[in-house]
Amino acid sequence: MAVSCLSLSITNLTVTPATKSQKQLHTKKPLNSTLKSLSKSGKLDEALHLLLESHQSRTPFGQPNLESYTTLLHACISRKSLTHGRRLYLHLLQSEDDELLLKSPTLRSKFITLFSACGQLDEARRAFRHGIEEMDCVSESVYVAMAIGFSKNGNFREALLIYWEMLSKGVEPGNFAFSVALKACSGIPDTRNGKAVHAQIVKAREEPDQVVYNALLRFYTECGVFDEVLKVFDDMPVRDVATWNALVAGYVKKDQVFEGLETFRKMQREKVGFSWVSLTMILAVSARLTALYTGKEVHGQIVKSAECPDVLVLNSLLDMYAKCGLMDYCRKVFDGMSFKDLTSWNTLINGYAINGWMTEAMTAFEQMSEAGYKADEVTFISLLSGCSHAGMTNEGQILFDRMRTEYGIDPNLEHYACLVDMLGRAGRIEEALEVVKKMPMEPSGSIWGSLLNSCRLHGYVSLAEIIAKQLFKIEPSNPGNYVMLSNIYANAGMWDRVKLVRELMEIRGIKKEAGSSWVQIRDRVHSFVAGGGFEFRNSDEYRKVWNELTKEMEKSGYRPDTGVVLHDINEEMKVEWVCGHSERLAMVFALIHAGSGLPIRITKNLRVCADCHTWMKHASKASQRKIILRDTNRFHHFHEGKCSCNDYW
DNA sequence: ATAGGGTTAG
Repeated sequence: MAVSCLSLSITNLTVTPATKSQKQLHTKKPLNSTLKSLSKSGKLDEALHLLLESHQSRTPFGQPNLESYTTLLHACISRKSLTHGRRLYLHLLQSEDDELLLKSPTLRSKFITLFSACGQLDEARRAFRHGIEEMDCVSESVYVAMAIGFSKNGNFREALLIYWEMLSKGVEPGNFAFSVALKACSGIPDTRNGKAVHAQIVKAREEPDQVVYNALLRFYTECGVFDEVLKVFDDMPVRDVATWNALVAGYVKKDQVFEGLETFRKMQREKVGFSWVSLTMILAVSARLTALYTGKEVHGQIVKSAECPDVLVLNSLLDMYAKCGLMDYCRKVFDGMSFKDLTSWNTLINGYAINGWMTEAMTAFEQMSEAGYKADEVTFISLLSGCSHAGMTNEGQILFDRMRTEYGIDPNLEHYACLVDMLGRAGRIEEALEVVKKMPMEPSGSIWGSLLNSCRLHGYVSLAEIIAKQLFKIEPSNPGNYVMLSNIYANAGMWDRVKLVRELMEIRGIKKEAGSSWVQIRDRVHSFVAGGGFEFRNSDEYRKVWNELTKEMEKSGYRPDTGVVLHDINEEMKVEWVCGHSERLAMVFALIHAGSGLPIRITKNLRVCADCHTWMKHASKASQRKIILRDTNRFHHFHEGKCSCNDYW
């Protein structure tokens, strides 16, 4: 009803002479307020028409003025309507109102904003340059609009150039200019320029505001100068939630996730509060740490909140549950989301895939298309690597082809890596090598690494040597590669070669990264380093649980396989050594401290070794616990002496 | 609407 009334009024206005009702409209609603109400209801066609007609005096209204143009332009920006904006711009250029465009920085800025918001940087640039050379002074706002346009489109270098151009014209930068310049420096990142901007901020007449300070924090985080992050943070007169969030982000970026968590807790203690951004980051941290308890706490905060949570925080909630191995929770949250985006679907699918639930992953993939979302390269990486781990080679190959033909996605290096891994794991190494030969890019270290792993799985020793040669060329100092080769020799009983690899590592000064595992008990994450934790291992409670466990496990047939040990020590010491692997320490600790019967979630910084994998299977049976072990490579759900990976990892 | 934050893979 309301819609038809409005459109009627416009037709009447433009064609027929004024009637009684229009006179009323005229007196009550002059041009600009009519434009405003039309814009508000999204009737841009009619608003534009009215403005152009008024300009030709074909309406009872007067001539459009600056306000008329900005009103309409404002509507174009909010609806990202490029077509209406273009027509308005051309109209201004062609009419005598051209002057308006040159004189009004507001109008010029808004056109720049509109064009760049619609991704039309060339047009934005033209609007920016139009007549600029003849002008004595261009307002800061015009430069800022242009710089923001570039920066929003990821064109940080050009954004910085605009900033410097502004300075060279003698325009004094204010806080708006500072924040966009810093944003550009963070995006590149460009330490030198950013520091220069920092110096200008210090010298500026205007006091830096909250946004500038926070942008500084982000800039120093992005270029890895963490000392400055702390310094700026300490010197700030006022700290808001975004400030604290920036500090958390700084710690996370530095891989100091515990400090990130601690900072978040400090925010609560100091009554700073939190925002969706804070919760999003903490959920991501919880996902990394498999800190289910912390993640659930945050979930509680989300539920308690009066506001409707945004899609990003829910996406990271999905990921947290997925990374903790709780796919039914993940699914429940997903189904309850009133607004989903591509990332939501990708997170769900990836969750199923990393947990080894490929039937569910494929079903979700189908549902995704039905719901009108188009799978992207991330979706396919999850699906392909899931197929690879699940041994679904044929399905994976079909997916790889569908990705190109149905979805028009050119496979990137990661997709090829999945394909190579898939074929290699299935023992089809020749085909895998064929893919490596034919693919359009240089094979990466990870591709040779996955081929080497395939050789390990299938006991191809001589091929492994050839591949290792390639691999060591690309990644000469990655200890994992040497460990893998050594394991291949050990499995084949070639102990002299094992020794050779060990010596090679010594000569090249390569040390195996210390294995560490962690497990969360209530609100605390406990971490263990391989061969460490002596105090704990000497405690009575440890010995008691360890001995009981070992006795049970020996009954069910567990015998240590010491081939995984790289060190040159006697057999007894080797057994001792594998017993000190970090995931076992974490497991015993959890058995002592976690609530009885609860599943145990352990996360490890390396790939789990073959002996620990066997050990965990027996341990799950002996202790009657579900164990969810997440290593760098994938998830292992141990239950009743079996692993979800079917020993295929 | 001339400015700031965060999520998925590898």
